[in-house]
Amino acid sequence: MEYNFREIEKKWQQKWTETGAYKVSNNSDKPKYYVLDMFPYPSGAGLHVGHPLGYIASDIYARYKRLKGFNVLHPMGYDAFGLPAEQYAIEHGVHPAVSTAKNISTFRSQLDKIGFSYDWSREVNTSNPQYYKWTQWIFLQLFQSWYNRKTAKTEPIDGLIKIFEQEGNVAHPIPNAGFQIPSAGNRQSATGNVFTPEEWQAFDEKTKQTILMEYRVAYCGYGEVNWCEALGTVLANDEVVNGVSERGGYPVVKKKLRQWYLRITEYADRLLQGLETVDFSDAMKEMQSNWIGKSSGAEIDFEIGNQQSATGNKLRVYTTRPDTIFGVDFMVVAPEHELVEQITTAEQKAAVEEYIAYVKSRSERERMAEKKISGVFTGAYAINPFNGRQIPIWISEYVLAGYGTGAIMAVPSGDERDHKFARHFNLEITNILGDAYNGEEANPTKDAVLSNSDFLNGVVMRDAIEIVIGKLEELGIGKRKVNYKMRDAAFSRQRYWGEPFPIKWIDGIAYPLDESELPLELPHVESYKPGPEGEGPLANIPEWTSQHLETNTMPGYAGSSWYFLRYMDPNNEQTFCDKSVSTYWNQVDLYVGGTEHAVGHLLYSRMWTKCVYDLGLITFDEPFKKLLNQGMIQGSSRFVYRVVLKKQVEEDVETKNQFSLFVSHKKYVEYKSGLKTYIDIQNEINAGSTNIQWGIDRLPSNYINDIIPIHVDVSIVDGVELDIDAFRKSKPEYNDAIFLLDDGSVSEPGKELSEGRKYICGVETEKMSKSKVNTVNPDVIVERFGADTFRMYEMFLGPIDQSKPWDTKGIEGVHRFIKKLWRLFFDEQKGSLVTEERATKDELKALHRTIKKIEEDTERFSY
RNA sequence: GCGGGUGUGGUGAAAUUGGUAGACACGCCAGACUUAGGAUCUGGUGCUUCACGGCAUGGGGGUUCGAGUCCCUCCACCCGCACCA
Repeated sequence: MEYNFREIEKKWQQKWTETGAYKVSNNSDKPKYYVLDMFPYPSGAGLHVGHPLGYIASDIYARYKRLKGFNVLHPMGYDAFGLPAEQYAIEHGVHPAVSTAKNISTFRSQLDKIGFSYDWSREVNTSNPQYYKWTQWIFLQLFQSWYNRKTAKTEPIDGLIKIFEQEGNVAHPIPNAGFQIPSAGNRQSATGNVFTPEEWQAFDEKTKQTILMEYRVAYCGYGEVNWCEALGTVLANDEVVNGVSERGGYPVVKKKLRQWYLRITEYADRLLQGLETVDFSDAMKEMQSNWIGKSSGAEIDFEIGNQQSATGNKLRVYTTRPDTIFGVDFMVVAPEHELVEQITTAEQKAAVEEYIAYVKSRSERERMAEKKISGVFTGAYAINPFNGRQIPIWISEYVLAGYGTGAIMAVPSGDERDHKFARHFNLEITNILGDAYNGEEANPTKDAVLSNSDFLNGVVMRDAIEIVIGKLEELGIGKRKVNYKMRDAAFSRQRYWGEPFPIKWIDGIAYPLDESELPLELPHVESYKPGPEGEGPLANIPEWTSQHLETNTMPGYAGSSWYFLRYMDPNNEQTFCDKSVSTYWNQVDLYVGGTEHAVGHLLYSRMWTKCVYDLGLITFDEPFKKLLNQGMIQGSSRFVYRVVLKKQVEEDVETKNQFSLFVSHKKYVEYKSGLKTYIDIQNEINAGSTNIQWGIDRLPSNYINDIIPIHVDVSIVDGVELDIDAFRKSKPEYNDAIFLLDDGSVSEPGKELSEGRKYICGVETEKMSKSKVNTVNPDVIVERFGADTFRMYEMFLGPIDQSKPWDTKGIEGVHRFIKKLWRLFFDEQKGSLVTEERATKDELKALHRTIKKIEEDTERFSY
């Protein structure tokens, strides 16, 4: 009896379905265990072999826990809202709901083949109205809540209204303890924040609502987006390349648009503290805490002007190093800073405006990644409050408007970036570090003894921090300040395929829909084109706008911020998840997914969990007890190298060579050495040789050959050997491809390579993606080797938490191993070898040793 | 640029606590069985050397009796950087 995986797997998978083997109940005497995968976005490309890596690991663990006597919740679903479906709709006119449903059914059939033990009766789909009804409902809870700093809790907004009615909003003597503006300070109240109860009562509804909006956990404000006028739409950073849109290459500028936000900054400290209670890797905790970026320092106000005349303006900077105040040689302000226009002098106006225009075209990512130092002097000076020194104020893109106050005091002797800036623009560098500064590079130490620092001379920097803050507060020109790098989370998209906001706008006031009106279903649209003035497609629908409904939709992470709760009680129509049920299942015991979600999804779901916990809807405030990050399975891309002929048009000073692409040959060489041979031959021919090889022609002198790598579908490459015939057939433009090999042999249509000669492809490790034609479909593997081989091979590929490129070669070894295992129990001639005989001592020993080893290995990556 | 990670034979990797580097596989080589096969079994296989031996864990430096493992530094690649999900 042969190992017939097709029959075996079909039989058991059928049996599991028929018997509901993995259906799990919310009532059980057994201890509970919750094993969760990060659910996939059902992309049109289907599942590739990278997806199941984590799923297989968690499935093994779920099965293991069942055998260990636990009641195991192990569900799966789909994160089904998102941009790709909308793009597809724009390009192909297929409704996202249709393409999404199709993609989901593909994913499902792919998952089924791999033999997972999911309880499919609990499947969720974030784009299903029955699901997003509750996403909208939770949004309403957030909208109707505020973060009370006194109790450090999310509380119903009614409580705040009551406070306003009874006590008003009078500044509390202790900073940050009262009811002042809770946000970081960049969203100042239009109405002022201080009012008495009587004044509150007197405010009109709109004023009241405007004030309340500044406290709501989900609130509406204004924020900058990448705006592409030509496309009439907002673009993701990903879609902006070198300041122009990826699609079409149109200019992209920053534009302020009305946006919804989640006030996640209020939860920063709790998100940090919570990390101590969960079992995440140190790297993951570090990423999250770096993202939150808590720092303490001071805000300092600098007078603007010069010693003779002050302008009356103040420049507020945030610094973690107030001790270095005597080393401030210049100030740098974000180009977007509101003061820039006012303080720029007439002489500098043109230069500043030109620079601002340049910065406007750059994405934040580009600005941060820029190595080149750039900036412009505004012509204005700030005055050092301690010694009256005049400090030039510059603008530069390395200072971001959104962080701190959007302005920094630059201390070149103590900060490397400031040092480079000073060097580049030939600015003065004051040494406040004595011997600790070598004149060549900045020293960011806190342990040096200060010099050139007036009253701080001789003080160790670390101690000077407190002294300066004390002095600043005494003089009323600065104060201690805790700052977070994290910003409030933008929670709206000007798109179609997302959850509609259950909000109506009437006279500029946002009114929540009543719970009974949920779900607010996405209306059908004819076109997915953006609406007027950067609004989403919903703004094109009269029935929608006539009801004054919000035209933005929620972002992709809305549905995924709470889905782990819905799995517990997926069909409940009364509530998002019954409290008794969530109390039973409690936290996700083991959450498996990639590190790419470190600062997005994981922070948002932690925040939502804290919110619903505060509101008394669940009984735990961290969603994931333990997180296991599986590595990413990368694609192993294959390349052919096409020879291209370039005409040299000019020599660029910076890049040395600047060529414009002129013509493409039909010729492909093996990497590098092939091109070298190609060029060598050409040089010979150019020099007058008549030895014509490879069909190379004489070239004019200002032409040059180069190669460009072209992705080739991994399915037509065996290891690194290209199936040349299949390549020619893959695209019309490849039909007459000529391959030139290192050893001089040539393959052209009708003249094939000699036996044993193969074109060797280039290899690179990249993200697995359709466009790189390096995806491998698990179906193909399962069909050929079976699910068990596939699962075992993925686990065999390397440590679960490490990234590794997929390589189908090697799977044979695992397959053979399983066949060997099979033959321990089945003989081809004799059939089953299993008997009722008593096991020998040695056999029992082997059995128990195996059990022990499996148990240890299984636990090793989970506990 | 910033934050996180990774780097060991031809390939994927193992080495669980600072103690024999390369387990287990892929590939390759040789052989056995052969009604011949992409089946199964056996043996060999880091590099170098006829051999004795020497050299090897991205490069360089350090700590240690002893380093893949700890420290410093440099390099390469991967992930994230807020509208991809």
